[in-house]
Amino acid sequence: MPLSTRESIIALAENHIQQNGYNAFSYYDIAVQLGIKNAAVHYHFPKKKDLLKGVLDKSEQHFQNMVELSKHNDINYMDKLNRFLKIYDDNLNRQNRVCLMGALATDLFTLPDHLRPALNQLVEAMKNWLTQILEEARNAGEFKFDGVASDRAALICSSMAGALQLARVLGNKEYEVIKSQLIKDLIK
Amino acid sequence: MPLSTRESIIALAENHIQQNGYNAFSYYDIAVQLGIKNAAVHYHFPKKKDLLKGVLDKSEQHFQNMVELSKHNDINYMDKLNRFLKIYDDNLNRQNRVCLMGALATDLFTLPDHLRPALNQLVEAMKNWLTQILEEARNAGEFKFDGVASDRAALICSSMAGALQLARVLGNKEYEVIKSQLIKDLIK
DNA sequence: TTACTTACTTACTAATAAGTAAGTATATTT
DNA sequence: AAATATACTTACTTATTAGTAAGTAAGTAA
Repeated sequence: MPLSTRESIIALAENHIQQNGYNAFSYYDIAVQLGIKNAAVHYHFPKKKDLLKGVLDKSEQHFQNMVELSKHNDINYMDKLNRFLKIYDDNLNRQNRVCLMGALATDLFTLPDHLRPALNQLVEAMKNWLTQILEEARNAGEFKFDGVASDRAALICSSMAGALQLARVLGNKEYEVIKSQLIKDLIK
Repeated sequence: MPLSTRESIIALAENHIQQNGYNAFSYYDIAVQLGIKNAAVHYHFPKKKDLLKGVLDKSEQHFQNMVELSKHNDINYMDKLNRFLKIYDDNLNRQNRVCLMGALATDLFTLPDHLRPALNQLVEAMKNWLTQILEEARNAGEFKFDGVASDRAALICSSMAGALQLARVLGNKEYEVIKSQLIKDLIK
């Protein structure tokens, strides 16, 4: 089914944020892409922060769903990990988008304070998803790593976020070598 | 000795970029901080891209010096590594700045094309510095890791960049757990 | 002492930004 | 059929931005 105007605005805003950051797109940019007027975007999201909240909420919902899905034991752990890593692969393939955390972290102090909990929850949800995969995979003897799973999850999240950024600057090969080292470190 | 106006402008611009990104500061912000007028900043750096070039050149010079310095064998390899990691520590301690690569990677596509080589060179210089340390430390038997040193350097660069960002969103503890895992992985 | 350079200030322009108030067409409810 | 809600458009305001042209005061060189 086609997206509603509201959903389209969120999708375009998310894309702009991950392409150029929160401060480098305007309501006009989105209006043009949808063939509507500036004020129509304000109708759906009165302030820019409302639009960001929309992006954040949609994204957190998505991660929460993935946490639920990853509780089922119908697929093996490497496939679950790859499902997580696919998010970064998709960003790389969509014209080298950086991840939402990476983009918004830089802009964080220019954002209204009350949006920080929303971003915090989003990143927690993402990290919890990966933590759960790592924990269970280690218990099942499929992955090996030292320390607590949430610390390893933090390392992988930050590495992948950085990998998308390094790929922009030095080329996509950097992304591949970083990703493959992270995987190797889990299965050796 | 005190900084010249030109040097002060570069220092402030660098700080703004690492605090909020390239698109979230204006010439006016810098002018106010220096107690001069808008146009005085334009006198030293006619276009904003000229100012960014100034920041990039200064930073690359700094990294090139570090590569030279790290060739001397007067200190041990863990100290050399810590000298590299200190850059990230300093950013964390200066009000949670992100690193220059991390900040500019997000803004990259909003920048004039001809500045990309300058950013590329900067990040190459930084990565080469770390690669050299890792290579020599492994040859000397002080560090242990699989694969080529430049790949491991890419992993560490991206992880540390991401760690500064994750620290902003989830808290500074994330930075410490990521950094300590990277070090542990080199000496075990 | 005259010419020239450096490092600015004053005073502007043009473009772009977020945001708003009021009006309109279409569909839905009462 | 009348009232109301939805999803916009038209037309605007205010603020901020990069950038410029012209002027000036202080130093340097010929």
